[in-house]
Amino acid sequence: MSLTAKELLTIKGVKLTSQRLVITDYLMQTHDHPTADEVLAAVAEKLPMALSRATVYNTLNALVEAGVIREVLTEPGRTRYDANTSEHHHFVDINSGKIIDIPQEMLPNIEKALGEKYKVRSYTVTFYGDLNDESP
Amino acid sequence: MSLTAKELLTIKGVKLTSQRLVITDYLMQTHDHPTADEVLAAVAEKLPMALSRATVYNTLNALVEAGVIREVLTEPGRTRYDANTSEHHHFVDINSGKIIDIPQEMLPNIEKALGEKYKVRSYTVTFYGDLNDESP
DNA sequence: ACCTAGTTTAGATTTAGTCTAAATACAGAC
DNA sequence: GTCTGTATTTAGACTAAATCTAAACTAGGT
Repeated sequence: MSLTAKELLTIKGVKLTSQRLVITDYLMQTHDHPTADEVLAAVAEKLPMALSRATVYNTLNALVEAGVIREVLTEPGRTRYDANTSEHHHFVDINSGKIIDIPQEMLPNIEKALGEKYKVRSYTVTFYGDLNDESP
Repeated sequence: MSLTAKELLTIKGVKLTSQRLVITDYLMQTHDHPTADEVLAAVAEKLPMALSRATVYNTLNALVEAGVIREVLTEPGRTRYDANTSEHHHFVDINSGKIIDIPQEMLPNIEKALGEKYKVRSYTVTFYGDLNDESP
């Protein structure tokens, strides 16, 4: 029983607009980790009116701010976005560039490793390697 | 018995130039994780001739390519550089932005966690939190 | 000293992202 | 339902990070 984009934005206190709904909906559907430009390209055609690049950036920043989506930093110079906000990490296939979500539960608990001096609020693990894609 | 910049570049097969030497030397000295612009600002005055921004980028890319330094991605839109190439991770103090190296040994071995499907070549953990700086 | 491939340079260019100020649309009050 | 104030959207200008270009230079082998 997953939430709709509309429900999610309402819960998170983000004012509804058709642009925000369609961007949020797109990010919730895809398992890619698109850049702002990829969001713009994917979403523009789904709206009756023109969609400005500035709106895409405004919206993505607002959604990050509200905790609806997360930024993903895996490569220099481009920010990617992920609607999966559960604590999880990323695996980057160094051959294809494909980015795959790795759930928290797959890792040992490393949060506590740093102890006293470093009060860890959050952490992100990015793996780089070869995806052995012989599985459905 | 740490290597000099000259020795390190020679070992790694990077052709010596005064620009490369001074940039490498600077990165080896500092424990900051400077951006390209910070490298330029810090290093320009140490050279008798003008130092071009393009050279800083060329050099940093060449050094990453040769394994002399590493890129560090902790925040959107800017690439930082680290002359510590031993396997290690980063702690970002969310108050000051200060970035601290966390040695591999401080973490449980998470490399093997992903098993068969994901052949992990490397991984990086970025922690975000509060640095409790009551220690020398 | 010479040669040449690799490097550096200034400046133009590209790309990611932000800013501006005017037009527009949401949502609460009536 | 319509009014109204505030937040959002827009196109395009702008900024910042990084790359490209093509000419000048230099390291280092002969």
